[in-house]
Amino acid sequence: MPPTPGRRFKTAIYEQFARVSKALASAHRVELVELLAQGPRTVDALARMADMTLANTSAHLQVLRGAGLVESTREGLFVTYRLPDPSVADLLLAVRKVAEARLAEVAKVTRAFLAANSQLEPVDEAALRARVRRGEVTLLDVRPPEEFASGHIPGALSVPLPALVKELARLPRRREVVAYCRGPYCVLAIEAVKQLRARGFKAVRLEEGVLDWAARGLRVERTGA
Amino acid sequence: MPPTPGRRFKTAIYEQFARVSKALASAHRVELVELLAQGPRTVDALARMADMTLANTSAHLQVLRGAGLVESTREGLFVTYRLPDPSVADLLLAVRKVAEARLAEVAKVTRAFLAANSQLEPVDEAALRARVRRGEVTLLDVRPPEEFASGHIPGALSVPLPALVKELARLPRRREVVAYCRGPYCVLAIEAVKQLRARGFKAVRLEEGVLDWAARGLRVERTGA
DNA sequence: CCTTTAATCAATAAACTACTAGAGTAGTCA
DNA sequence: TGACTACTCTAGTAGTTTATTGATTAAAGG
Repeated sequence: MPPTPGRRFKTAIYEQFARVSKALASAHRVELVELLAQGPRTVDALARMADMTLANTSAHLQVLRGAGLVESTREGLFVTYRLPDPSVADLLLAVRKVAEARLAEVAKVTRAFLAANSQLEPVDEAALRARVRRGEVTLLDVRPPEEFASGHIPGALSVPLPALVKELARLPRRREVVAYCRGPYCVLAIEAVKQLRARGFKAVRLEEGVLDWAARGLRVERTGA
Repeated sequence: MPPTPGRRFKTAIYEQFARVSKALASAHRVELVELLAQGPRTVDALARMADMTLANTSAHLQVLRGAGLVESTREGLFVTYRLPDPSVADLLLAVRKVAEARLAEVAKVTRAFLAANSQLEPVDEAALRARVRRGEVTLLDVRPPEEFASGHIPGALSVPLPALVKELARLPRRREVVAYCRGPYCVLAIEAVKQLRARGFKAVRLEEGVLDWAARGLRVERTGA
């Protein structure tokens, strides 16, 4: 039997929804979107950060663009990709939330990794805010400087992980250090805390990243253009 | 070169996220989740509502269950599927929002269908609430009665579309009628408004469904168990 | 003009996915 | 017990997606 007009309409709409989900239906593409949520990037920077070949990265970015999840502009030799609007970041957070709620494996994998790296006590966000305001803790953003520039937690210092050791001298020894990076599954802050502790600092990790911070309606600071 | 432990961890996590997205990466599965967001259903009810074969519906439901997006219990002959928690409905809304923001085609398809059905003026939600409270409009929930039971907008009357014509006598002629169903892309209310108008009622459609209503933090009424 | 670098395209093989038809299982009821 | 209903599983086919390779295009600079 032929489909009714109502069925035709439904199918068309659901296909559009599926198209969006399909775009995030690959681990590589999720990673690319997560990276782009921290700020715009060139294809080649993304390829290096995600440990993928250039051609493969380009191909995946085009799938994402086809679904409207990213947009791109050419600037000289480079093509820069970015998220077109905040709803894409919200979608990423929604996926993460479902994954956390429903897939025991996420928790299992996380715990296994954190244990292997003797990583402890993710910090409570509400308590932190008060302590940062009172100057009791040093808040470090250990992501690359461009990501800091395109949005960071107010009061944070930009100390990219590779520069951490050199910058140590400038940090007050007594004060506790809180480090954060892209979010609960980003490894930069984990590594930073490990290094800080090895050098005698009292250091903990903030689980949340800027994305989570913003999603709670909290203010985000921006530098430069 | 061998992957670092950090890379291994990232890949494992992103694969879990992708698994969730993958579950919604098919028009059929999106439809099933949307139906389940209105309340629990048996496989066979879902198959009929989504115009799919029983075997195919069962297969898709199992993909969804594998990703943790639905859960099922057997009750006698019937297996009932349901959404395990509200984060799944939130995910659906996030997908819809991105699709609306990014895919011009959604808007195009919608407008085409609504025009073909001479459907007009989706109603403003804030204004509606006040008018319902003052008794100026009759608010109709035209979904099947089980969906009404598992959650509806406060003050709404359950008048399933197939029963609409019979129930007309009980509606005050003078008062404007507002009909809603599952959400902006559900066709039940569109059809209801068409029938009401053909019989001389002043009728408009409320775009939002119960899901959207709840997502705004507004109260939802529940009947029975 | 030729070279270099960034990105994309084209072609392929391997790996998945969707759907159907038909067989099989679990539970109900006479 | 046997007939029946709701659902799941199996196998097979068709179609889609993925990563890789090497070729190609686009811009910048000597």
